[in-house]
Amino acid sequence: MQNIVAETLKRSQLSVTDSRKKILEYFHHSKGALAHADIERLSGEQFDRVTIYRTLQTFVEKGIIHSIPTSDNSIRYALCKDDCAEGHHHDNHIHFVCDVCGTTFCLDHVTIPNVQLPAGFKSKQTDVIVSGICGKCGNI
Amino acid sequence: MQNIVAETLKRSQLSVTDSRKKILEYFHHSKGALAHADIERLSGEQFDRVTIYRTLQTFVEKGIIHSIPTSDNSIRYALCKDDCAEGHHHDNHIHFVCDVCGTTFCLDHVTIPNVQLPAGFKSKQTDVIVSGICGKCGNI
DNA sequence: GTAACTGCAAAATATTTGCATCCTT
DNA sequence: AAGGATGCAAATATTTTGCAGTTAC
Repeated sequence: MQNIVAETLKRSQLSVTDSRKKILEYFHHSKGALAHADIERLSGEQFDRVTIYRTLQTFVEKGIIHSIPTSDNSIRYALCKDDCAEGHHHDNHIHFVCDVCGTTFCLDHVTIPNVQLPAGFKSKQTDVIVSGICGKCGNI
Repeated sequence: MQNIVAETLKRSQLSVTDSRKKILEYFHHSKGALAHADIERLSGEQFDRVTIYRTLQTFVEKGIIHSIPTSDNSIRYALCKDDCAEGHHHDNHIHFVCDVCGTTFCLDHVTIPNVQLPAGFKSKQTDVIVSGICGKCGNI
């Protein structure tokens, strides 16, 4: 894990620091997407609030993570797939938000349906957010 | 317009007040979705910030408008269609955000493609946010 | 007249910025 | 050693809450 994380940082020409390693590890360990508050909680106040803001921003800029739009307006982030280059996200995958446990999943293996747009509209990116009940919560 | 607006408010059992009428009119007049800041600008500081927050919240609760998740994390709102009941939104339509002019459109006439979810996942609502270039900005 | 709504003040929360210090390379 | 990253302080911005006065019904 240490290696993957350090590798990722180096590939993006970022200094390998404690906070960046830890925060990136959280994303690798988490099955769902993380919000700023989640990281604060996970790190146990280990890092400054500001450092978390700046780290997340840097990661987004470098294409390591991407932000997920959610209807409840909390910003969540998740790891990008390998084909995300700096400034060019190709995260046309589907996000599923569970109404019960609040977990946000990236459904990488679900393909995005093609959308028919009105004449003159050009699509660059498509985000699909499905909300409902996830596999775990449905079995309780 | 006055009538439509007042009718809508009455149907939702809300008092017909100046701020509610005006704010609801903005939505009817606007071709795109509106953010809190847009309404503040449109109203020219006519209403208190707090009133706008509360009005938007009330409208969402009553199913008059719905919030649109956007990747840039600004909360936008748009009118619900008639089949939205209190607490039950059926806004499975597509939102298009223009990267150039920033306008958010509700593409009512585009049907949402069906999404294949992993086993055990149950979908309640599907939001599709397409970003790109709208018809107007593409012709400049 | 009464319940609901608004505006003001202020609290709570979230985000950004500047700068001195520390750490990675 | 040098540039970048962090932490702290503080400035801004955003959202929420309480309450008194006002308005719709």
